[in-house]
Amino acid sequence: MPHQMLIARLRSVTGLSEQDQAKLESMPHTIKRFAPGECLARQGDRPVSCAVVMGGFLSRQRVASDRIQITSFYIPGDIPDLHTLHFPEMDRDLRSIGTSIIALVPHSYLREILAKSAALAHAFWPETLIHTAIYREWIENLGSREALPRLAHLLCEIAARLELVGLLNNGRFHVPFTQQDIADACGLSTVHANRTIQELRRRKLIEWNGHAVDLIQRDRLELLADFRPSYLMR
Amino acid sequence: MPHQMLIARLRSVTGLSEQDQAKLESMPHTIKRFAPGECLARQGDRPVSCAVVMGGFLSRQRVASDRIQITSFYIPGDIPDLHTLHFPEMDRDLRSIGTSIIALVPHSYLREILAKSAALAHAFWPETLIHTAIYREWIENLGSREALPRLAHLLCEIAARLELVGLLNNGRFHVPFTQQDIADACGLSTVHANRTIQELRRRKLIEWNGHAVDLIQRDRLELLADFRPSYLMR
DNA sequence: CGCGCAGTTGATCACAATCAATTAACGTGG
DNA sequence: CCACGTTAATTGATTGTGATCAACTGCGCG
Repeated sequence: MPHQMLIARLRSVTGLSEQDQAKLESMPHTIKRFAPGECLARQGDRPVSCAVVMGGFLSRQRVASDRIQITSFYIPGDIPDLHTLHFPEMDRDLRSIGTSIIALVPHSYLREILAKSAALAHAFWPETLIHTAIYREWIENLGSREALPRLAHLLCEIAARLELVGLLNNGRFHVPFTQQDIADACGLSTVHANRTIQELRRRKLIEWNGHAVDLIQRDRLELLADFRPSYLMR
Repeated sequence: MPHQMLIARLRSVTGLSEQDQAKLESMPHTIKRFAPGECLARQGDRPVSCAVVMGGFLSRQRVASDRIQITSFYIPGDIPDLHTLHFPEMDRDLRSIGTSIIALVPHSYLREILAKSAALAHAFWPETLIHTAIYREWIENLGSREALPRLAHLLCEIAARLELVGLLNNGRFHVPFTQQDIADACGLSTVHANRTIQELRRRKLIEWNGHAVDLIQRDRLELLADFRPSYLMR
């Protein structure tokens, strides 16, 4: 059984029969480990299975001439390529940030159980809708906030998402990100991302040593970022 | 029967029974007209029906203190609030740009037919996935392109989407947008959006008089914008 | 021990925001 | 039919955020 939080989310949808629930529990899958920077899939690939993040972080990204733009991060419990069930081709690279543990579930199995049960289709659909809502927030973040609140918003979002899968400890969490990754997600240069992080530190809103981030004044950080987490829940 | 292109898209999904197809054709709906600037739904609303755009344009947007950020445009054939079937609350305002004609289809009906047929669920799911792909492109657009290619990309996207529903005439199309709307979508000031449009005109890539836009050198515009339309198709 | 990468810092430059006017287009009412 | 108000588009001047270029530091690792 892939990630338990994912299973719990899927099961929480009403209308699932005992059978459906059993199909979720007994989902066939193979576990695979990916090295830092390794690509699970590249733009143009047509994966034959969906990836469930069990541990670690992934990014969806594209190399645009000189810059890299990251369009999303994926954390444990996410299925970054669920849409390939309908649109087989990956539009962007899917890369492991740091080491990650991935459960691969064959398309064939998912297609089969989804075709047989409308309730299961209703359970999986929201998994893509959540990320749609996140994309909308990113558009707002990139289009309307300047560097400081923009970076703050990203941190708040990651913390909130980690919290939902139990990976946040009192405002503290671990990320494999480099400042380059943060810059690529926020559409900033590394230099400016660095300065912005320093400004957050200077204001005593966060601590960030190595791969450990601590939101020491989470409420004030969320205020600065104009962050409201409701979009992450259903 | 709401928008014919939408119906055609939905019907093109394999595995639909005669019954399913009939349910699509005979979808109950009421037609409503919205005035320029009027809101179909506001942030926090819980609509009881889904809106199918029959004519005109909508924007999803949010007033952020001083600025407005538009996160998406909707054109005929789109269902901007299909996700409210799963997440009942609107996260942003849905506004009519110019006058628009909307078909409202009750949630209750959609829920009923989707609950009974897994195939229908598979037909509607991609309607949200297309917009997810569009969001990803917007993130890249806002995060990694500067004003000129950014605005060009938006124009290319709108043209390509209109083309898919037969509303593009030899590179020419009609939009009710003001330059303010374009600016709000691109994360630019009106002044700079204006200058950027003028630069596109100066380079003889577009003509834009009143509400009529003409991509007189579409290929060169797409080159400038680094636009590839594959993300709009399935 | 040295190489390389991540992070930090400083100096300079450019794109785009802001502020401030001006012009054009369009309705409406006198 | 013209005066007026309103909204959209245009232009110029100035300011500032964030990019770029260029060292330099500290640390982990082979």
